[in-house]
Amino acid sequence: MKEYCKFESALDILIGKWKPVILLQLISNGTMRFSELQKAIPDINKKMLAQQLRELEYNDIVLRVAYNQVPPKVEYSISDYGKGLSTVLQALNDWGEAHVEHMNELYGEERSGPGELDS
Amino acid sequence: MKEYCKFESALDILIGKWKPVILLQLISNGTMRFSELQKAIPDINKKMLAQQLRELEYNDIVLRVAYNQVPPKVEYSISDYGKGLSTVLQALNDWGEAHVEHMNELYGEERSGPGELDS
DNA sequence: CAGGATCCGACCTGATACTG
DNA sequence: CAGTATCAGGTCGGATCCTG
Repeated sequence: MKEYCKFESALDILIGKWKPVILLQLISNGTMRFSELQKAIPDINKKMLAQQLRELEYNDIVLRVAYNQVPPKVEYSISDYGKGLSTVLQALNDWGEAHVEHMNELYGEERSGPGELDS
Repeated sequence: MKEYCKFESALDILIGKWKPVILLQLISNGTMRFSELQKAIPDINKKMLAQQLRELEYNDIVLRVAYNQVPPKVEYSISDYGKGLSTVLQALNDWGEAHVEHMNELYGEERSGPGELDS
């Protein structure tokens, strides 16, 4: 196992188009139901939400508690272990904020990615 | 622009299969030539290396200096601005290291992703 | 030496429909 | 309500060949 695998492992937790957003929601609001997450993140669809939640659960970042009721109810929250991520998330967030400004200074308030810069 | 965009912007810099590795190399070794990076990261190919370097350059994380010589020579290094990332990278690395162990405790020394857990 | 261009396969994302 | 199944589209990674 090479050293930078650690790195990629760490990133694997965060990448996935929606994981940061989900984590943010869970960190801000504490425990949330599936439908609450859906409402909070309007652009996501069930499949993606369920999928990313499963991965986060597998990685022991979020806790999933299902109640066997007639109207099903499942609650998600950040696990104790997952809380250790908030430091990293915070660092990322702070840097990201500064970075957005930095990019604007460099390129004006345009797109944020290289996109097709090949004419 | 939603709040979590910052987040994604920050992550966009780091994601891409090879960016963390490249950054790590550049941080450890200072200035490096294209071919040195290739040697240091044997599994990457030219296209990927060039591509990821271009993106990092666009984001002002790495500096690219080309010398107009007969045998071309291009040197890459972390920009002053990019150095601000090392904090984040370090945090990520530390957490990632701990996480690998955590996963091993949970699942034994097996694969690190959920993969197909649907039987 | 340092890339650019092209093409292809794998994976990721998403819309829709169906289930307990 | 909380998902799963299926299918379609797009993006990403990589091999190979070509250029200055």
